Amino acid sequence: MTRMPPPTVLDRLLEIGELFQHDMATAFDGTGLTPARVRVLWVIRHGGPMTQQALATALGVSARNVTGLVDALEQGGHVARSPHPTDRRATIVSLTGAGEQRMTQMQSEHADLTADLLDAVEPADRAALARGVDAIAERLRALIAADAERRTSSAERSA
Amino acid sequence: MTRMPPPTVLDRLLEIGELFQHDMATAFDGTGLTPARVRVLWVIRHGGPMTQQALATALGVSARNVTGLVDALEQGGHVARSPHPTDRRATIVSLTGAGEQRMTQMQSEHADLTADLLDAVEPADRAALARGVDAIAERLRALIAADAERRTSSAERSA
DNA sequence: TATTGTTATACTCTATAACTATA
DNA sequence: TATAGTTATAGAGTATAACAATA
Repeated sequence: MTRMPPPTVLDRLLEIGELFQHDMATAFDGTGLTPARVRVLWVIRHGGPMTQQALATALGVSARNVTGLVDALEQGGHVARSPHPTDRRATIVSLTGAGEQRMTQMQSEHADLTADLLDAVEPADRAALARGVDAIAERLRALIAADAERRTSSAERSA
Repeated sequence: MTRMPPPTVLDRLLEIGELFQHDMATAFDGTGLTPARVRVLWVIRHGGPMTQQALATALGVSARNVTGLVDALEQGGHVARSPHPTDRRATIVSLTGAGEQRMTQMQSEHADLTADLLDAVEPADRAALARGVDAIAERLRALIAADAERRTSSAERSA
């Protein structure tokens, strides 16, 4: 049994990530929405109507996965499928009126939460906090990209 | 299609949470480990050998879920089940030698990552960053607790 | 020949409910 | 009567592989 060390900044960041997830997962009860489905809605909200292939790339998941997510969102009335104007293989997914409305509401709730949480930080600490999380996010992105690169080239060597 | 607003501190925290998850999920290829299983290992590592019931409480998941996770970890040789000395209903789950070894390695990798990421932050910003994330984590915990409270009492009213 | 989306199949995480053995 | 763990069942998210229609 190992002694629990005092939490570091990183431990706190991990905890915050888990708390956010928990908050997300419990917030959608009865709406037919789930974290994965809401991610789809955010991508369309920000990127506009797009093919399922584009959704798969933007979300970093398989095409098969997108089929299932869009099926559920379509059945729930949040998105609609329409034929691509020129490519008859492709399907365009767009938000319905109800979907747009829901996203507007979620965006406003997100803004409220942002304001509430930032309000808990000492005003004098806010600028440094913003710089700090930016730096950490950037470094983490770089580490993951390097890791993916390493993984890819080692896969190529073995092929 | 909505204009993408500049990322706030909260957006960055969400992004960091997702990056950590991604990092976790890809780090276990070929080990038979998954994020959920590793969470079990961390709880035992910090809390010592315990019953599955205690694990379920510590993890915040159902007893059924623990059965499955422990099954997989046992099969992978990371943990062992043993009878409770006095309560013949209960099972004690403890780390095997291999499990301990794996956790020591993961703990060291976690420490390296912590040092690496913190190193990316300007030294003058570090104290404010630590205070800021502490404050945000505390506020978020309070919000979620209040939400759970509200949910519970409304469930009681309808019962 | 390559790409888009679907069907087929499988694995992980999660939950509730029913059941067994014990307390 | 209550608790610990399991079996039964189900739903969500994810993946790969095979396939049809189209480019």
